[in-house]
Amino acid sequence: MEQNVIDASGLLAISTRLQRLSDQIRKDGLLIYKAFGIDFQPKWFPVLYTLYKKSTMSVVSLSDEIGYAHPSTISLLKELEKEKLIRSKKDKVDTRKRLVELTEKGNTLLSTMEPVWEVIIKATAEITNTENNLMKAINEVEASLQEKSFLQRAEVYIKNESRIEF
Amino acid sequence: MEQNVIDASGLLAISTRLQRLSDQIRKDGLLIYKAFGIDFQPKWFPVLYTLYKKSTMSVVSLSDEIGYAHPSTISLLKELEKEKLIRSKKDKVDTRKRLVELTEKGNTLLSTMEPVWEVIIKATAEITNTENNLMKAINEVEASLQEKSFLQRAEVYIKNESRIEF
DNA sequence: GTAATATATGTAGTTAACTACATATATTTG
DNA sequence: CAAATATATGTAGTTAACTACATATATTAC
Repeated sequence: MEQNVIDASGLLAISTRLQRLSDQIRKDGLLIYKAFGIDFQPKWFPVLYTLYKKSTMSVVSLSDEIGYAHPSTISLLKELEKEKLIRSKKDKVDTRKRLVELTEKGNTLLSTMEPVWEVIIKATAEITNTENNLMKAINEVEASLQEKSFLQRAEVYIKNESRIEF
Repeated sequence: MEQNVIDASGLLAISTRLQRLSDQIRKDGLLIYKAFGIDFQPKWFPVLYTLYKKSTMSVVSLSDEIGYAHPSTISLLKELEKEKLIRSKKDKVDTRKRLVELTEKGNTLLSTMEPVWEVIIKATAEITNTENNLMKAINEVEASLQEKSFLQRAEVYIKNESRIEF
């Protein structure tokens, strides 16, 4: 019979567990890039990959695309600009907007990275293709949170406890 | 037929995804404690819960138990000491050791929290009990990383690429 | 029983995301 | 078309973990 009981304290500490796993994977990712002699930080991936696929974007649309708060994107872009991997220009139609794109150097880097990605994808798939697939689980959880938030779900049970006034 | 294809860029950005989900859950957790009028931060959970279950521990054994680097534990303990939820005393046998335990206030808080935990556990279970159970997935991934690290797995593929010298 | 090593704790500084606030420009509304 | 509102970007400061280093005490080995 399948083991179906999850330690309750695990559920309570789920955000801690997620963060630890995230840190660990990020560190390993960095080591893999180093092994290939590529000067690249895993945290750059979402921004650079999006620009690689979509060529030119404003700061906010880029943030939305990768799911970051815009100040996080701005600070990444600052770093990437220093590395001369991206550049920006004003949007002539809407002058509030700053349009960001890869430089030649950025494009070159990204294309030399494709074989490394393949390795990372394979290794990640190997690690996550267990009975409960982590990547799918994340997608499913994000979907269920979108449908009804954690707090809203909790409120149903809080009402049933009926010892608290709202 | 089951959908089995995961976007490759998802795998590449997995640590980012994990971190974002962790942040989101932590914030929601804080809101739930607030809804119960309990002054409690989710990040305190691993330390306090462990002390609740095991009563007295040294800083390092506590860190090992919860899987944190010891400086992280020390800074949490500092906070908890300020909140008067824990106290510490010297180990008389091994004077290097600082033994940490819950105060009366800490014990009281933790026992008033049990019904809140039930709510959180139920809500978390609801969110994570999808086709691919997140908690189980985390456990499985941590187990597979323990067995063979990400980098070691990647090295196999790197050797096959055979364009890089080691 | 001293020297070398290991363990326990602590401090300082880093990281990679965040929120809150500020400002400039665009768009909408009366 | 001016005022009110919305959107885009930017800055400052926070958070919750980390690593690297320092120091004190204990244990092991000669």
